[in-house]
Amino acid sequence: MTDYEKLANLIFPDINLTIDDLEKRYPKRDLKEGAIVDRFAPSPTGFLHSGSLFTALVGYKFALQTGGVFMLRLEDTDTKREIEGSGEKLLTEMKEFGVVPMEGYFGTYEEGSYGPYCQSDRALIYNTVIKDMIRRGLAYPCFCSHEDLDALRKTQEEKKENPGYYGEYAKCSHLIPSEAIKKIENGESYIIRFRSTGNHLNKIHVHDLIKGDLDLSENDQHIVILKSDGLPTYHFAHLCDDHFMRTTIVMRGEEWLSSLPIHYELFNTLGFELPKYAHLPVIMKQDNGKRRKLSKRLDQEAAVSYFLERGYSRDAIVEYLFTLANSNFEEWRLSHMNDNIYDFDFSFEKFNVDGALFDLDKINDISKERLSRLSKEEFTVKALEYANKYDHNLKDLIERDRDYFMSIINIEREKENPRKDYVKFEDVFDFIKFFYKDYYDEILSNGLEFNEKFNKGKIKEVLLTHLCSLDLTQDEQTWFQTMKDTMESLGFAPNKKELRDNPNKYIGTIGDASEIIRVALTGRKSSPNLYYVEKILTNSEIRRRFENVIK
RNA sequence: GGCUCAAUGGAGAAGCGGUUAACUCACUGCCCUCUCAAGGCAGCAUUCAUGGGUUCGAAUCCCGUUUGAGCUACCA
Repeated sequence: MTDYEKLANLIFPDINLTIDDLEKRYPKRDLKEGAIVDRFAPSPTGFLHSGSLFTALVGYKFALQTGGVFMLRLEDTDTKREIEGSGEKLLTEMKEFGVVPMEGYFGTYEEGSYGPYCQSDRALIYNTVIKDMIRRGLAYPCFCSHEDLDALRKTQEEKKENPGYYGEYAKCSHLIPSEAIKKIENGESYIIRFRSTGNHLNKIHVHDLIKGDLDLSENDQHIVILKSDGLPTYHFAHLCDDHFMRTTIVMRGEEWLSSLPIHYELFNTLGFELPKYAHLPVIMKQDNGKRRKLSKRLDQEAAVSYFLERGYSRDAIVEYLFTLANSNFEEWRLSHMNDNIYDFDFSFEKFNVDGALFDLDKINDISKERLSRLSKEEFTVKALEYANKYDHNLKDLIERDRDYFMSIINIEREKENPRKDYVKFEDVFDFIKFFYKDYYDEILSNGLEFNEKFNKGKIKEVLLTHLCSLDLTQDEQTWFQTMKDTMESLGFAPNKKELRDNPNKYIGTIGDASEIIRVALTGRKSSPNLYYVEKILTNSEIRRRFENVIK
């Protein structure tokens, strides 16, 4: 037995597996040509970030359209930052947006034969690989303390050299196995580092599916692969997991680009086939004229829950993310307005290389559009679903009388270009509450704002005249004609042109008369089409409201 | 500081050596209209961060500058 083997056995006495065993246990996937296997690998440190949803969505879509596999792997190796229960929260939020993994971690259970899918459960795999690496001299225990490392950094900074644990500075890499064994037997604490043979003066050539061809400096850092808590670091977990889970394309945020040389060397020294990489642009935010990464701490909209709580159309959020992913999507969308957006195929070529600013205006527009294209039944189901969780006032209105609610939100909905009154379900309650007696009475008690041009007598006259001539069995055309006729007798011109031509004959236009009726009925200067409002309110309620206003 | 990537209107962008520099959102004006929403029309980059070069010809290719972003942990 060599000294390296002794060292490996001392550190991992219970590991009997070999890399070969793992290769057999996790065989290559039998998928059709071009099928993409990718993964979403969040760490359970909080809620789902809008940028993470983007990454997950892109991975999901690619797997879907190529007949591949999209899996969820939980990167729970940072025990300090872990937030209890956030893994499941992440998953439910993804589901809200229709992003459902085909394999992996599902909160209370796992699915798939490449697991476990929580990194904290994969110690056997990591340890097996590391034991083999130590045996072959590719990894070694490092006994340096945090203080040693800080001191090292300081001297490197003074000498203006690259900071880090590498080359001559990698003190523990020079320890021969017998010395390391002695230290361990003395009870010194250690972590495991990777023995890099790279030189940062050399260049490696890599191809990124989105960024294109890149020349990067070779890695020379002896990175930590196993921390003192026994858990692997991201880099090492990435190596083992994506190799043994047979990931074909690693899709991740571009903040990972600079650690690609590490991964490149890791895969090469283990003789594992390097996966393809696609580094996605990061979503940015304008802040005081500067752009920066969308931040969970600073920006509310960075958390996906922002959109859920306000009742945005979830389809619209997905659709917006599609526009960020592929620049030609919007154009496609214009000619496929009523199709499923998943019919559109993503391509890596159409990805933008740099991060886009998060555009709430655009999201609002898309959400408004999506909500307007829902049938009244769909709208109501979704509104209630939202209201149940976030909006008790709205919930109450819907449950009082579902048909009444539907007739309100259906005003000018069933036509080619429907009204776009609501950006999000949060807007609905305020917009429609005047239809309900109790809320109307509340509005009335706060006072109505009529046009000051007209005195109380005139207002009363308009309301009474309108009420007398009102016949809601008429169609819209006739109804409006009746209104024009009756209002003309009170001095309101039937259109602006008439008023312009005969300024002395009229005191206003039909628009002014309508405003009086509108304010009396709704408490507002703008509302949907008065004809439909009146049809929904019915004669008796219109009479009641007018009488109260006149009082 | 070092390394890497990027730069087309307020935002997302098309553009791949010859275009009046598409399109979407936002914005502005007009029209339509009972208000709003919707819709229609028009406007919104004589110029693609900047300076140089290559070329008959450059937003497109090359170099420098500037600006921005990301990384530079026993975090992911």
